[in-house]
Amino acid sequence: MNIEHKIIAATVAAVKELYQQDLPENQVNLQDTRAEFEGQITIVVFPVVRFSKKSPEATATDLGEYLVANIEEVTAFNVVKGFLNLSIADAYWVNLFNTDLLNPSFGVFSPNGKKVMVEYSSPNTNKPLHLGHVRNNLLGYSVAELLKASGYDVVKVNLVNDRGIHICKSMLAWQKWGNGETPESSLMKGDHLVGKYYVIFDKEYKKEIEALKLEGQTEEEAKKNAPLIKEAQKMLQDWEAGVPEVIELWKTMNGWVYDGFAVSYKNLGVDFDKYYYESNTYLLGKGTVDEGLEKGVFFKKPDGSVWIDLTADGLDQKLVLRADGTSVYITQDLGTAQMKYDDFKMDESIYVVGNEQDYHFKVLFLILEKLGKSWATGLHHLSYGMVDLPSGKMKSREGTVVDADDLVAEMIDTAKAKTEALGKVNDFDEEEKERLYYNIGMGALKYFLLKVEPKKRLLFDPAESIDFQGNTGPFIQYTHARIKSLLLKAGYDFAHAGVADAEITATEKEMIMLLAKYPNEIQSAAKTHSPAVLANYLYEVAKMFNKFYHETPPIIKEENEAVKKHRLNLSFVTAEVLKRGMRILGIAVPERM
RNA sequence: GCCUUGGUAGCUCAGUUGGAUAGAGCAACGGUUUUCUAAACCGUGGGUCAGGGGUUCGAAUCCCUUCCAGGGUACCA
Repeated sequence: MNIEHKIIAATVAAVKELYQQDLPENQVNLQDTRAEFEGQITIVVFPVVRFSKKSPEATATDLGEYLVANIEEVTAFNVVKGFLNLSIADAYWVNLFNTDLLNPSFGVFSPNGKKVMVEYSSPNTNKPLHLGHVRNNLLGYSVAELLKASGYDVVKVNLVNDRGIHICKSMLAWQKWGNGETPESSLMKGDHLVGKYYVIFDKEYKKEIEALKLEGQTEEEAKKNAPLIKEAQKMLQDWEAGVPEVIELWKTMNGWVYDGFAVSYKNLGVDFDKYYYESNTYLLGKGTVDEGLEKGVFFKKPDGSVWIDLTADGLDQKLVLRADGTSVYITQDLGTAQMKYDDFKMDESIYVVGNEQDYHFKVLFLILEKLGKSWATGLHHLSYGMVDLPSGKMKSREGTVVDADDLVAEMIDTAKAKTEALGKVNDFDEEEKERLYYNIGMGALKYFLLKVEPKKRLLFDPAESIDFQGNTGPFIQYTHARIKSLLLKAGYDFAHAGVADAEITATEKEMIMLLAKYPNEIQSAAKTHSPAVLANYLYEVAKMFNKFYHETPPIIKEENEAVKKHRLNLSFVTAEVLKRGMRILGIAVPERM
């Protein structure tokens, strides 16, 4: 039984004995003692006052005396207003460290027997990835790793939006103005090449609209009547009809895009267990619509369109099938959800999708629930905020986007420049240097994006480079490297280190307490689908270590063997926590930097 | 209009499910290196937690309301 449980149980017993009252366990409110007071664990006694019928101070004193008398580890207490601060024996913390934290399985969770699917990335194949996609990819990857770490069996999937009018726009523009250009001939990455034609389409389309407006059409009419859009729509119909030339072009251009994405994904360090393609799934869902009609969940309007009425749930009426029998977005998603469940029978499923689709997913999940799908309750939308620039929203068609590949390259360059300026790794060979620059640059980028709570919008200023100091990825990486250097110089070997029964300092005690929280941090980050929780925790750990490192005399020269061994063990565990935690964020920590 | 999410230091963000005097980083200023990596450490200044009201021993946190910003709003995805 850990000390927190002992304190809770003893407090309940104390209230029984002292006041003859039954105190519910959840009324025992524990928190870390603030640094300015003596002690490590604090009981907030206000909730107990109702039972003691005494002042907060008197109640706290009663409890303090009882706990010191009845719990061996509680050595002293002090009362500040309604707060009872308890001092826990150093021996307890040393023992906790030696038995729990030094155990190789510390913070490792055994399988919980549950399977979860994480769908993320889900790009369109008409343009390259930008910073918004980067946030999605890093979030999805990290949440998947987080769930793995907390015991889930995880399936990562990518639902690629590879069809539709927007794809046809790129295709059409290439056909008209491409002159047979290919990634090879242009030396452009395939996704960028296709994106270029998407932009060209938009430009030409806008010209046509302007021309039609000069002829007296309204904006709306012009948008509908422009020859280009009509051609694109025709192309989409041809695609659906399976016209060979269109299919051929589609395959070719999508192939270029996939080659490009593969490079971007590799740079971002993300991967998938399975890809779904909308070209295979866009017709799904009609069976589900029939099912809904049979069950009376959906209804048909006179024109033949199919709807669901969600007004009783505070939402609107929602179209699920057009009058002409064709699908809308939600039709596909209903069908795809069913297919994914049939494929994997997962207990939970997480959709990593921007908050612009909050309403869509609310509706989707509600419909599946109403259809009586037992698995519907396991569906979650991990909604994240948009990445904005100081100028506002990023818009692909207007070219105000931060390109993912460019950004990665810039980050690596910056890492290189900063590392070279410090001159600590001049003995590395080229390959080691490249790897280090990559790890540091990506560490900075990933941490920057992941430390922010997913649901909050994120501001990125291209003019201001991402920091490498303070609350950043490189700071944590540096702390890890620093520890590794120390351990190396000390000739430390965990396998033969053994435990040490040593006196500990106040900072060491704080570190043990902080490190001991690691398993809880993993669980709560996983539960809330928030890598930010973990990121901020790892920063605390790194900061604490640097404080410890700085205020402690050189450990290698420490003459008291037990103290030395303990400090090296403490450093080792810190490095392990940083390494494993960062790994979950998708960030590698170097041995040297 | 309606629904929804945000608003915390000059800037970027935390805030442990309602607890003590609201914390970090960056930027600014000052200090620390003959000692294990200074991408570090220590210190100073900086706050109407958007405004107002309420709930209670106690509110950045819960409720109501106003303002500001983002997103959505029935046949785009």
